[in-house]
Amino acid sequence: MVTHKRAQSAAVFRAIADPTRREILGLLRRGPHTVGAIAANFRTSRPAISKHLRLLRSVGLVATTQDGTARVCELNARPLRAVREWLGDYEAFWGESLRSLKRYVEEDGR
Amino acid sequence: MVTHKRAQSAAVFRAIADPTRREILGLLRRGPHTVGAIAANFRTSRPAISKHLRLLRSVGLVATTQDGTARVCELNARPLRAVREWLGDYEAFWGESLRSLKRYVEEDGR
DNA sequence: GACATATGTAACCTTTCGGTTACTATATTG
DNA sequence: CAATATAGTAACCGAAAGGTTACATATGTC
Repeated sequence: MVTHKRAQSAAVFRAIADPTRREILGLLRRGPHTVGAIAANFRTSRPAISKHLRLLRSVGLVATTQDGTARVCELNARPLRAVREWLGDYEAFWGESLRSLKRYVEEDGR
Repeated sequence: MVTHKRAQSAAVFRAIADPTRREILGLLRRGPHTVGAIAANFRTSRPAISKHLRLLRSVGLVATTQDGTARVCELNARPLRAVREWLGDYEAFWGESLRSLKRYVEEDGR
């Protein structure tokens, strides 16, 4: 089970490594989209997007519900917590901590 | 410049996608290591580790200093802030949020 | 200068990744 | 039931990733 969880976590890191998939997640943050609606935002073919979605579903980052002939995709960010936890171990190492985070968020953050 | 920064950020996502590289970073969290000392922790050959280190250096996650014939590697977690920032946009979607952290920082100051 | 140590580099191989086109499957609608 | 719309699947392809072995390149030491 622990092993499974670790494997799952590793898969999430791989999933977010691809820029197209990160863009898809960004889209879904704005609300549910059908597969076609997602694909419309990219120059790549719809089957390619379909593949990305399959991978995102496999790691639990995207959930889908059937709606007529369409398939509606929804974001599920929960698996990203694994990344968040991993990052937590490094926060102490990017130097200045909370105070600088504030500055960072204010300057650069959005 | 903005483009460069985004490209750099994308490279960081790729860099941490590989489990071996994440392990290397984990090792370096415990202090500086020579290349050989790092490689000793893996079953893969030293040249393979050398390649991983080159990539990690290229994205700024590892800094090296020469010490005699040895090369000492040190962790520089700063580039991970890009990942942290990216994650921030999603924390609202799993409940506990960066927003609450940000609020904490802003209220409390220090 | 010869030699040992530590590491980078080159050439090569296999697997995976991301993409394409062509086809299939399912559901709605006339 | 025929026709249409939506999306998944299969087969294939080129490029990139990660690994190996063999060799090159400093650096310190005798």
